[in-house]
Amino acid sequence: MYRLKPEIFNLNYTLDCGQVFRWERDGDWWTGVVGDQVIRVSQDNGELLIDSKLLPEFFSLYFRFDDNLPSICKSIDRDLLINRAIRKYRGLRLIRQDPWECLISYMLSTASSIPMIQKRITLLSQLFGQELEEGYFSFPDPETLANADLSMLDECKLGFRNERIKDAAVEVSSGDLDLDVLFRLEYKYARDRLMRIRGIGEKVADCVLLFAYGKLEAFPVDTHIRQVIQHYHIDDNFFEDCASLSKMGDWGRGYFGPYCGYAQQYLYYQKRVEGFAPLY
DNA sequence: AGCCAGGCGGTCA
DNA sequence: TGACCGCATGGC
Repeated sequence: MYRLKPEIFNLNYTLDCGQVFRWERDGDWWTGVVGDQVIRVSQDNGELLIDSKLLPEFFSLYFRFDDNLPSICKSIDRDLLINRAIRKYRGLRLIRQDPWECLISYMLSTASSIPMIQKRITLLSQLFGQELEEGYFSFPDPETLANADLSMLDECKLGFRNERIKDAAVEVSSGDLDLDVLFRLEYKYARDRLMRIRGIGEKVADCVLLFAYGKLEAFPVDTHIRQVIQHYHIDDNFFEDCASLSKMGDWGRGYFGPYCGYAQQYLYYQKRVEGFAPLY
């Protein structure tokens, strides 16, 4: 157990905002599985209390303390709506997730609520992962899922995503898809590559690129973001630029700029917590 | 019962 | 392209 004092950081917002599915809150403490580690973290007066054998350097990477948050928030601060979000949820940071786990997690997210996504990931880990400590399981390897029986995958309530998860696992474990290569690809090429996988469209690809690969110019357009854009129609050229979901993504990139991924996450969290609160 | 949830792929015009 | 539909599953 040790302490860490990050610059501008809010643990609750960061873990609760819906970007990551492997953390659960119990009072002041969060417990999460990251890789093969069960980690417990809480925050008191800005200071992190960390119960883990992992070093501070790990958490600096994981919680992206290297992101200059004031600078980023200043650059995306384009209107009243985002301005309210970045002030109210100050300290929310994106997370550097594991690409493989993030890829499967967001393939499981389609047309599902967050609790349902968490349930599927928990079941997958319980059935195919390693038990790290009482009740906590690692996320299964690509090889394990590639060799899994569809009937066993079925027990994880994957529904129509079943075969696609297995196919993706086969692609990764066979080396056909090299997840490390995507780090070095420019955003749009990495995105095109991900979208060649069955079950990955623009939205899921953007989530993986944003939450695992640190492509901050990704702007995932899900049902909440779509509703926010339609409700507030914050841009003058709204009707021309945002006719379809695909165009909403392009619009977000152009409107908020190279850090639009952060803008997306602030807007998403604000919408989930507050709904369509009026702007004054 | 019907609609929605961090969608996607196929089809048809 | 754009609109519609089916796809499991569970909560409301």
